[in-house]
Amino acid sequence: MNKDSKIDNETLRHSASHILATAVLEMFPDAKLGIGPAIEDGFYYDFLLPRTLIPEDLPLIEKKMQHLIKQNLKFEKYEEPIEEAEKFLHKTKQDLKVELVAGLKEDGETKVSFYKTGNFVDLCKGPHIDSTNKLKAVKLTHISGSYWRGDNERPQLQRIYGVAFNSKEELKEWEERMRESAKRDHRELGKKLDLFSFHHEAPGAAFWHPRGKFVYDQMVNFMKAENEKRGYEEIATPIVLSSELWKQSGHYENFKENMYFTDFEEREFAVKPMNCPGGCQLFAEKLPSYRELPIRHAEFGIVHRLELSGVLHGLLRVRQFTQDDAHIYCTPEQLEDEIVKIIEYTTDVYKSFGFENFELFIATKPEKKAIGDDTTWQKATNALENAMRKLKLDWGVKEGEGAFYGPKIEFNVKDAIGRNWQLGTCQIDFNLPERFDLNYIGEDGEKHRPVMIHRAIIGSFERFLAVLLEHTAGDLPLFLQSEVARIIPVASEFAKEGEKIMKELKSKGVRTGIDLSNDSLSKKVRNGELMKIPYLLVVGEKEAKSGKLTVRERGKEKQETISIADFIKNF
RNA sequence: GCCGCCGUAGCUCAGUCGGUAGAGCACACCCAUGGUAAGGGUGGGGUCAGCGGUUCAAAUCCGCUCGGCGGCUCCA
Repeated sequence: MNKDSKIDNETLRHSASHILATAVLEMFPDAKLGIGPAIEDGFYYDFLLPRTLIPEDLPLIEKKMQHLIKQNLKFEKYEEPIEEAEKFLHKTKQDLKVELVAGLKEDGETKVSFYKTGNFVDLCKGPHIDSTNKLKAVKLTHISGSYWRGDNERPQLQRIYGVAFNSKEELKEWEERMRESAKRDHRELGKKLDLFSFHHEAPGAAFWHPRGKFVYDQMVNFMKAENEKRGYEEIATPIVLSSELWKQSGHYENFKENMYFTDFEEREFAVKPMNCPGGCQLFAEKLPSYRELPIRHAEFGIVHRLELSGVLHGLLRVRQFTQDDAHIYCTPEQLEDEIVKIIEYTTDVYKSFGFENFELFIATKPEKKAIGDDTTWQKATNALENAMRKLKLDWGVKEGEGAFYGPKIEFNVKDAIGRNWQLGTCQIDFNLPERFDLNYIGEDGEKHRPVMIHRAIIGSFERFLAVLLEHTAGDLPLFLQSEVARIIPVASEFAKEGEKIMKELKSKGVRTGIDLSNDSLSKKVRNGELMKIPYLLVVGEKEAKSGKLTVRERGKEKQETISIADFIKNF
């Protein structure tokens, strides 16, 4: 397709939001307009409305939009001195826009631009399409609440979301993508594959079924083995620790609202929301020599965070989870090298789980809440950048999104259908070594402050499994399958033969199950496929006589007849 | 937490205008003994999320609580 003939998506989508606002104003002349930007795939517009929207309003508004679009309205731009603009917006009672202009004025703007489409006029920087006839594929998707200017102290507006594309075909593709995403929903797959469940009694905490627990343990085992190879030592610290510790670490002050507390004998304890303070206690017990550094302490710690009820989402956002946490204490000179190792380690692990594409971001010093001076921050940020350069990696920057105690690398993976997920993190910490007075003895015989790195590769095993399920659509890699092969006797008469084969495969380390139900062969194959069992082995007269296996591979209808020995070679 | 929507059998869902519940799958039993994505029959299974209210009568209307979903805010 000729690129020039296509309108830049952002322009198109932002223009669609103006039409949405026009339609909403037709329906509610007193509506106050918030903002209406373009977003991925579409746009939204925020409104303050005289009544609450109901889902049935959406098609009505969409119809009005289509009507406007058909009129081939022009987008006309004009500029005004900012004072004139204020007057106009006051007169039209667009209070929210008045606030926006006041902000622009404070920033020193003297002129602002408006766009006029039919009778609709909106304060807007643009750019826009020239005419509504370019809006060929627009669809409203959902309604939600949203805080004005993202501030939860302020009243909520009603936000209408929509999508817009250059062509009907692209809209169809988007709809197909949505269907594909829904099919891969890890919450559904978790239920269908009998991996985990959630119950009213423990919102935000998973119940692991045998098949799910197997996957979970395999992931943990994998990381344990890798840690061992890469010079980590594993530790474990208590789950419930005195509030004193959390006050010392700063978590009490920053995250008290999101912690679970319990009182005992007039002493307050908290369930740990993270592992580091406990880890620091352990490190502080002895005063290591610089010769011992770096010290790499890994901990598969179960942590609890009292997340707000509205943010819980399957395994992706939970209140109880296990991190593949590690804390590395090193000298400033070792920092860069350690970061290099962590990046390599992280990307190696992602590849092992079948994630081929990833993106890295450096999150820098937050504007508001941050400790430590700029020089220290810059040094740490440089160390992160240098490590990336050494590995010839590209990275993006997330300005101001670092932790309050230091900059970090965020690892994102791209899944099979192109969605991005944030998983691992590598954070430099200036805070805890100070607060816990961590030291090592340097070459000079003096105490020195170690640099502390927090790193999690998997992140949380819960979240990682969610992403892996969405990525693979449930076709988990063999090493995570609790049942790699399932024997399906053609009839009950062959159950004995099937059990014999199962025993043999099991003895060779192939995790094998058998379907002894009275279901028909077809039904048993269907069930095996639905459970995403990698290999289905049908056993009947043929197999009993020849001693061979008829193998049906997951997702493939074609079967293969091979000897047991050959089959075992797959593993 | 906030805005909106939702909660009916183990699962997926139907249930009109208020008149105390249905289907398919799953499960149990029986028949059938099958060659690669649902063989047939019979049967059991529900305080309609919970509590309160309105009503002669509530799955249905109202309120509260709990939980889920879509967003917002948050994410050490």
